[in-house]
Amino acid sequence: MARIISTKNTSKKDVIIKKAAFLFTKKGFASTSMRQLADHIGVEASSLYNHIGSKNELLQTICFKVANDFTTQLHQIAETDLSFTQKWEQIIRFHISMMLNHYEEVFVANHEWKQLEDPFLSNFLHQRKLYESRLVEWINAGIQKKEFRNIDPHVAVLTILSAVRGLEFWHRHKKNINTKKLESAMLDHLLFGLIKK
Amino acid sequence: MARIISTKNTSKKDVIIKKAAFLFTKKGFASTSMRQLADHIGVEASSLYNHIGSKNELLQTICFKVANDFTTQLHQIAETDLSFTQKWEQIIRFHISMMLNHYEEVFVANHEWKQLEDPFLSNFLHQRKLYESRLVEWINAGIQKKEFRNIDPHVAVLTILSAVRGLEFWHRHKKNINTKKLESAMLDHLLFGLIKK
DNA sequence: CCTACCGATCGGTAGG
DNA sequence: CCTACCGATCGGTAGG
Repeated sequence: MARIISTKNTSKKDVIIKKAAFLFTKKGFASTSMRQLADHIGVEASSLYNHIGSKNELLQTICFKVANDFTTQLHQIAETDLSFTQKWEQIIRFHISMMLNHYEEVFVANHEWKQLEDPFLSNFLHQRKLYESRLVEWINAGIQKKEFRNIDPHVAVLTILSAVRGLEFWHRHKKNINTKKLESAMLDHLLFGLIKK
Repeated sequence: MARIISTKNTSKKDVIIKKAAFLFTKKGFASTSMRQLADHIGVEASSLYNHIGSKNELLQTICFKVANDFTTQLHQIAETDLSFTQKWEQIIRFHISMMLNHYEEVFVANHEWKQLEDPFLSNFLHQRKLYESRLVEWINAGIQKKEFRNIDPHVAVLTILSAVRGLEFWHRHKKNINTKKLESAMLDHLLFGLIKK
């Protein structure tokens, strides 16, 4: 008789997806069963199928929601006439805030996308590749404008994206560090390095 | 009648572990069945149990081999009288070379340790925590000796370790970049940053 | 090393 | 929303 609690802004499907992201983060997609998911929500496993199509659909929904958020933000920043240093600062800050405010969904998109099935897998990888290509262009443009040091653009993108992704460990450690301070500290390291001049 | 091929330096167990690391990297631990593993090796699933104890034991072996390699190297570098800049350079280079030369094992240790069961899970996390604490000390000491800028040491360790971990994407993209060049480029970014002075 | 097999659990459906 | 159930697959064992 238990019912999934939904509100005006949060459908029952949303509740299921949110809980799924939590469990997929904690135990992994493959190791999370629909029965466990149902238990955490308070219904029987079969009841979930009134709101969702399949277990795989849950993963697809999470992965593409995250991917679209990043793509949208990239395009918004690209349209501005900010310097490339400023564009990079904006996108790094966005990555950090996504990591801190939508931790579970981002974690699932980062770690469990492999479990997607075609055509979703191909689409996801394609979208990510386009995203990274655009970021490489931003590095190249910044080098040409003499904003950046003359570094390898692919390595730079890789280094920055990976560093920001590492915030998932931070989240796990549950350090109650000031968010703004963390953003500034990481940005500072990535832009200015470790070594004293 | 098929038999696992072993040599003087590579036991049958080693062959199984190597193939397991490959499959765990490609599909994840939970999504890899013992039957798939046996197929890739060329025997029946039940035959594997003549050489190994369980599926979980495979994961434990891989995770702790990697953890021990890193811990050993850390202690060796710690014993030298190198400057902290040089110590950091050494450990970053070691991380990069582990990533490039033992990709699959490192990947499994980085991504699938969650599937370990206690007491292995606790041990693994404890070992990792000690490792990171030592690295934080290296940053603090470098700041005191005026080698490093006055940055947040935890953020610095997180940033560096995460960036290096990102090399797994590089490996996946199969770019045939010069290894030494890649090492230098990433080291350069982490030590000196992006921005031109 | 294989054949034969076990109990447990999986994602999902039928029907109400 | 639940009960009852399906076929498939899982990790692992017995016995040779």
